[in-house]
Amino acid sequence: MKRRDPTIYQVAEGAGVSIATVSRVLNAPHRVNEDTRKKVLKAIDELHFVPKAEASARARKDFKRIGVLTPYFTEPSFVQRMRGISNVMMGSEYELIVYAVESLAQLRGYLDMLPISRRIDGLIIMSLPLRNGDAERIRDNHLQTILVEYNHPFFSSIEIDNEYGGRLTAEYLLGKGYRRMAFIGEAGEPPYSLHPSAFRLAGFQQTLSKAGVPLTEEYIGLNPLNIERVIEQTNLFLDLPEPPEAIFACSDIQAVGVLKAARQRNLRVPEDLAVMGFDNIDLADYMELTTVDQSLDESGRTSVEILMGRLMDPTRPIQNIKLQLNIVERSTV
Amino acid sequence: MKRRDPTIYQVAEGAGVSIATVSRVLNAPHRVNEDTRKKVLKAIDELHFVPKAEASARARKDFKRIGVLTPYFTEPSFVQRMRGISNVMMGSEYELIVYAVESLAQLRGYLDMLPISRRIDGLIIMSLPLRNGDAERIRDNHLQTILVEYNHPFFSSIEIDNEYGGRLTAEYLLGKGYRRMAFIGEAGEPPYSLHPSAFRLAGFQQTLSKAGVPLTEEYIGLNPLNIERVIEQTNLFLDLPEPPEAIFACSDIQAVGVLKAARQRNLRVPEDLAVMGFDNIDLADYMELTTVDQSLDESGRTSVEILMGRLMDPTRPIQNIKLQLNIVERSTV
DNA sequence: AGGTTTCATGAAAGCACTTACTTATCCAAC
DNA sequence: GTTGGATAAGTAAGTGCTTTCATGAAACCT
Repeated sequence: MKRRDPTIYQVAEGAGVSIATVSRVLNAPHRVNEDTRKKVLKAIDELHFVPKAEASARARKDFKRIGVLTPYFTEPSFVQRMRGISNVMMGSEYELIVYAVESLAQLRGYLDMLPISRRIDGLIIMSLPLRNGDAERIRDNHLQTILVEYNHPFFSSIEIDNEYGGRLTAEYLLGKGYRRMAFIGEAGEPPYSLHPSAFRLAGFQQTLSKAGVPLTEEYIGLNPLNIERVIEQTNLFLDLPEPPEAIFACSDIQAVGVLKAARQRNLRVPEDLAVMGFDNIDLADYMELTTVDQSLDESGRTSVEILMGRLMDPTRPIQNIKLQLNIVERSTV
Repeated sequence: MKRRDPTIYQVAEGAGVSIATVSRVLNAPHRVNEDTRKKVLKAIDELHFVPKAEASARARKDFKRIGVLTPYFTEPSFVQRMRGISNVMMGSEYELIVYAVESLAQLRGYLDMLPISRRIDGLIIMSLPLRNGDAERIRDNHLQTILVEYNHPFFSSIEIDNEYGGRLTAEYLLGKGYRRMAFIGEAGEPPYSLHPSAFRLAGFQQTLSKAGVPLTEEYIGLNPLNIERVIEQTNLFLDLPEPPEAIFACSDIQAVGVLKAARQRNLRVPEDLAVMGFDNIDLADYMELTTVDQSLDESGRTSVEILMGRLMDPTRPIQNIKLQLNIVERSTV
């Protein structure tokens, strides 16, 4: 004597609409008129309707889900890319799933599982290295993927030219008349993530060399990303017999450390010490930091757009985008 | 997109029978001739066929997914709560789905559909108002939910006492000897989100009154959350015949605006103008901002922990947690 | 006013199976 | 040699949903 569960047909009848509309209320509410939605909801509540998961799983050909695989999920620069991603995704009917990676094992785990377990339609991989095996598995399982700050022939990618960023900074600082400079970058980084520091340094150092003001060992400080260490490092620089007139920090966060150290020593910025950052996160604006803008929001936004494009039409060509880098002049140089 | 999995049709073709026979082999083997059954079984093995319904039936028990419904997804204070959430979730086998709400319609849409469409096991609702109908629907559909910065008798919640935060600040500032103070809060806020500004102001104003230093109209500035507006507002205060000695901004971000304005006017902080923030986001540390800490990371962390607890054992009692508030002394007061 | 977009909606075509209902096959019994 | 009754296998009609497409209405242009 099983009274059958209500189906969307009953709901549709109760609300005086078609089943398509009921389905839309459940899956894409923004596509249905507010009044209609209310009527449908009322009918649903009255009938205690519960969609049968199995039936929807069957009828559904995609999951309307995009995953973002990212390290340092909550670091400002990543958050800003996320903002770009989120902005475009919330306008669509895709759900955003965050896979935050905090260890190499976790990264491996995700890269193994995601393509196979088929819970998402598309994947955005941020600043994370991909091995050939991973790339093949992803491709073979037809998981649409885009790489941010990395590239691989199988996938679209969106990157910046870090070395050029270093060159740009060197030229800018040189142009401002600085000659004694120092660089603060990253080292001892966790093995699961990519680090642009070395490239930025290379470009910076090279350009400086060419200009006849070589950047020697003692003016290069590579530390784990940690404010305290940056402060120590800055102090080390400033205690040198010939302290630098300008410091290029390879990220805005590190530049903040430099600024903090300068403040502690009562140095005027930029008169006594010029400071350049890299990234142009919101913070840079608050702190009046002169920095290299790498369009983080834009990079996030574009990555989803490309991904969604391929989701709609898988024949679209693979794109490899290089984002532009611009110096934002504020008041620390 | 799961074009990959073999279907019953492929199996039928492989075994040279009709799909009905394959179906019977799976569901009623005794009704199928032994030889036919063997052939079908062989084809099934060769294709690694797994009836899809079974897979989803398994998946139907739970989805291993937790959703976070949040406004201002990328605002620092929300990011920091997210960090707490993400930290504990990534150690579990749950996926984190972000539902960023940017309009009232969107909020309504999510609130209507999430409990019904059964795509997640648990939901964390951040700083978002819940109407009775919503609460009922969520409860009736057995979607485990926890509220952050809001409360409702049906659910667990985790909050801070904003009014107390205002009192605390007033007492602190009073204790430091300040008498002429101003308040910068939020107004014109989007209707879909909650705003603690008014409560912080109430506590602040009340305590000040009691101490005999009433906070009058012209020392209260309520603006949309926007750095430029905060700068303007600060200038308005400072141009008053009796400018404030201390400004309490109801969020760290706004405090940064005050700091910026002070810098533009070449005021020394805290000598010429003291500044207090609220939240204690990472930024506060970078900027040496004295502020009220509301344990954002902790709040995120705890919320998932409680939620997951209930997911494992739904009989666990509802908890209503009040987080402590502490003043973090840095160098702007 | 005329034309173009956008929007909300319903009809209908799937989806991956299950389940009648039907037909084909075989063998024993009249 | 026909027939009845199993048995086996195929056909096609559901199943409860999602999604594409076409359409009419409302909103936006000139």
